[in-house]
Amino acid sequence: MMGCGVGKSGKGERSVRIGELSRRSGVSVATIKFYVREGLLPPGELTSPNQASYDSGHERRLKLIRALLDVGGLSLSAIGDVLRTIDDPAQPVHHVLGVAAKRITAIEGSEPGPELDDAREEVAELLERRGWRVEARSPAGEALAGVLAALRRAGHGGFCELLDDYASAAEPVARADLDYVGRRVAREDLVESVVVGTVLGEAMFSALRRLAHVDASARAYGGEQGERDGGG
Amino acid sequence: MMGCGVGKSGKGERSVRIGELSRRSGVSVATIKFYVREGLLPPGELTSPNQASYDSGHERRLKLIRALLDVGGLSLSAIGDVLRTIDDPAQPVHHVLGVAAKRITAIEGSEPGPELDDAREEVAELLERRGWRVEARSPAGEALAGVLAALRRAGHGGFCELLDDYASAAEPVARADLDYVGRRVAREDLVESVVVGTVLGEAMFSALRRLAHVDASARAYGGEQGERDGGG
DNA sequence: GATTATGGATAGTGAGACTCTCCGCTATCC
DNA sequence: GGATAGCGGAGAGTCTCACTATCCATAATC
Repeated sequence: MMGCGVGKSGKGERSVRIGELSRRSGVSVATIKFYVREGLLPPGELTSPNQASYDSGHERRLKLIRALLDVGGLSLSAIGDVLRTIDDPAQPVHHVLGVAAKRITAIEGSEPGPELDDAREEVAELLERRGWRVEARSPAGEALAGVLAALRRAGHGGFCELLDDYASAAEPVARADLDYVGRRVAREDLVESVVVGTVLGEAMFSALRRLAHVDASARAYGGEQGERDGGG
Repeated sequence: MMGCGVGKSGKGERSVRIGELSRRSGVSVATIKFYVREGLLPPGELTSPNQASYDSGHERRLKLIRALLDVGGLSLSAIGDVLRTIDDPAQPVHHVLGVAAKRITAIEGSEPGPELDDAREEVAELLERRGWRVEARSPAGEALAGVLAALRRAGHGGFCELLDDYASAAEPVARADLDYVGRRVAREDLVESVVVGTVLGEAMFSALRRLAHVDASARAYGGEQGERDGGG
């Protein structure tokens, strides 16, 4: 496993040793070694029994790992899954999206109960209502049902009323994502875009939503003059 | 600290011992004890040196903790911060939103560099362009800058082109959130709604976005007949 | 009156993400 | 050609997090 698709470098490309790779990526040598041991990063090419060289593919991969870890909040094992899927040329692109998406949210099982059954029903109705061509029991559907059930259990079932407002906002975002991804040509780029878009796009929207909260809150409750509030 | 605002029970209300609280909430007795020790849950009212009773406020609080933990993905220490803010009647509501929001995203610092400065600039321009009344250096603004910088570093700076699409989607979502929150009357309810809305709303949008991805992908690449795909 | 549950305290666990140390070897500078 | 810094590889150690287990003396329940 591993080791495919990472370095499309020929032979004349600039290749470096681990210290320089560390400096360029901002990841400590010890951590790079650790990632290699864990199979997240392919080992460098040995030039002698204890000397290896790393190329720009390693650097890129390393930055991807850090982005998924720090910004996307994925676990290393989730990142491993995602990277293995990226590197497997046999995987269809929509499957990559599936793996990336599945590993984002924790929501494991979301313990069963009547709320969960109701929530599943509600998800099915939503999909019907909006004409989305998705199985209600798909991972994303289950995740949504889990959230709805949790809202109900926490005594905030009323929040589910916003489902359609949220869905209306999610549609154009998804279209924009697909459109962005569709502009890639090479499979490798495309597939990485899917992952980055899914994971970091989430963080991006999240930050924007909070900015919009602060703005909306300032408009609703704040002064009329252009005063600003750093609250969120 | 703690212990205020949780049980608005009078005296005639149904109060139970820890075993029953555990059964109702689905949280083990050992874990409930642990939460009490950690200050996340106020202790039960002692009826004798080693006997205490818990009311519906405890049950509600417990379910809130589990929702924030399991669905929202907050850490216990973040949950502690949030709960303390909820329980402090002196905290203005927008500050609660700030605390809830700040603790969602990890993004600590997002190591500095030219990308981060550029990203901050880009955030400021976005805010200007959209007329959002928010400080660019607010926590949410910094989070966004961190995401943009990470995208650039990962070699996917092109994704930043979607910023305005995302912002356009975030606006109505934020309005819907505020509108929902605004319908609450009691401070306690209001403040809890803010937290739940911020944290679980994020999970809800995330699931919807993924559902919309699957749908959009099916439309773009899938068959014309109503075939469905459970891929994401 | 035996069994089970309870409150409170201390200690232990297992996963996750590193970080440290050691080894014998290699590259590099003077 | 010798000192010194860096290297690859492996194992063990560390720190945080979210629990979980154990113990004890007392209380509730059958």
